[in-house]
Amino acid sequence: MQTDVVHVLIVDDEPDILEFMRYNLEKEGYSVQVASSGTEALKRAKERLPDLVLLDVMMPEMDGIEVCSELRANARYQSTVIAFLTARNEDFTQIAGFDVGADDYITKPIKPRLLLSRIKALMRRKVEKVADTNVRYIGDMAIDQEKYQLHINGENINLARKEFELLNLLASKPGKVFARQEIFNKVWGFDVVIGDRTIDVHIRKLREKIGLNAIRTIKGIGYKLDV
Amino acid sequence: MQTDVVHVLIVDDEPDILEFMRYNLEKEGYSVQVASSGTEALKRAKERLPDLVLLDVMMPEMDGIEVCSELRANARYQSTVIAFLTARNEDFTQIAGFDVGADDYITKPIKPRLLLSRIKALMRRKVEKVADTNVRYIGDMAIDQEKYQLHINGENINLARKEFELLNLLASKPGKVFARQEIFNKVWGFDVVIGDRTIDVHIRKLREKIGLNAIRTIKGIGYKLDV
DNA sequence: ATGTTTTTATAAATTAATAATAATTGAATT
DNA sequence: AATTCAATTATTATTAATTTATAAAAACAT
Repeated sequence: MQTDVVHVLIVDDEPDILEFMRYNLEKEGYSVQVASSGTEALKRAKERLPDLVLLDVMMPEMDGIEVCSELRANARYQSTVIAFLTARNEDFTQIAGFDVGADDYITKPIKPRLLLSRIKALMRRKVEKVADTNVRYIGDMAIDQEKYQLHINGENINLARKEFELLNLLASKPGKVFARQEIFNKVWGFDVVIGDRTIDVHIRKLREKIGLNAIRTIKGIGYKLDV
Repeated sequence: MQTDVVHVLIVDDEPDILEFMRYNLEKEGYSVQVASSGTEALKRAKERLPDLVLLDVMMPEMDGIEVCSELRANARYQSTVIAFLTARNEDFTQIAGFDVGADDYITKPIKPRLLLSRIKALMRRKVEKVADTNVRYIGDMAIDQEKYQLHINGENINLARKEFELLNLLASKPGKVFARQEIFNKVWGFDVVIGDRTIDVHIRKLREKIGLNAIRTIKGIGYKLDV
């Protein structure tokens, strides 16, 4: 959460439910966005990063499960809490829901007080989760400095140590051009003597793993991470 | 309990009872999952860790006793409360039930008010139980920091002290990569001087005891517990 | 005396650096 | 504009260096 306001995105194809929930949440001080279809949900989520997504399972066109896995595939929404809304009896969907990375699930009909306490619990959990990780999000990359992992679109990519350090340096200020000299100093250290092509080779390996366009060459100066 | 919401799993082969209980529990704010057979119960429990399992004894195929011992064999459900549902007269099962690790047992026909107060009592007990033990659950491992014991799938595994401390450190943040230096400092202490291969050897012994894939090597950095 | 911990030596695996060649870029010149 | 050319970067294969795994034995402790 960037600010104190919790952003909730509610997705349901029934306008009544949307309004009902919006009313109840806004009354409690939540910032609410609504979407009445899966595609709209993805658009809204892109516009503004939600802290919590309340997601109806049954929707025409693109159902909740799909929306959830789309979101989960993108590193940007890794720390977003996703809860499904589901009618009491469709419990076969429960399996699919958790498979796909849902955090909780709330059965309709929804009772306001229950919903609110549930949301509070979820947000507490989120704060804990976020507080003790150390992750950089750049575009659709997530660089976990603690787990030494790179995560792109739901895929885990392994980097060797120097590769990781190099990427992490570039990611420390996306868009900034890092001069070769600076890269030498910060990744290798002042005293280490390595040849002139060494950085190029590491850059090449990174590009191999994370895509050609992520790192841009600034000729005569160095490299930068494209924002 | 990760959140404030208590997760209850109800297992019974009679749909009426299932619905009746679900209704009564959800009304009180419990999060309810249902299963109509033993195998389904295990599946549901895997999906989401229940705080409480209400388990019918008499079921076709796999009966409640079996389900209970399956659950109890797995460290993950060690702190889950299991209560049997049983018709008044089949009291021979009582013995088997407690043998197999049940915490309580509730006779049918079930009266809602009684059921709810019983559940509250059980949850209180659970909180106490969890509060005064110091056990870490990771995957299907249970690391008892008090008894210096490791428990995997119903089996007790003996670890030497250094092995235990090493595993316990890794388990303090599953997924995090612990640098060798950090391991040295935290398991051996700043001043102790030991050779470079010592950690490797302990890691090897741990892998021997808890399986090869539990601990992952991150070359150039250290080790982590796979999540 | 038995289990635990550390060391040693060697093998295996992974990562990093280099060197040689190719490709690209951007300015200078036509 | 098009061409040339020198400087810079990309690429690939190869070699070197580093790091970890393993087994066995020695040292330590209970």
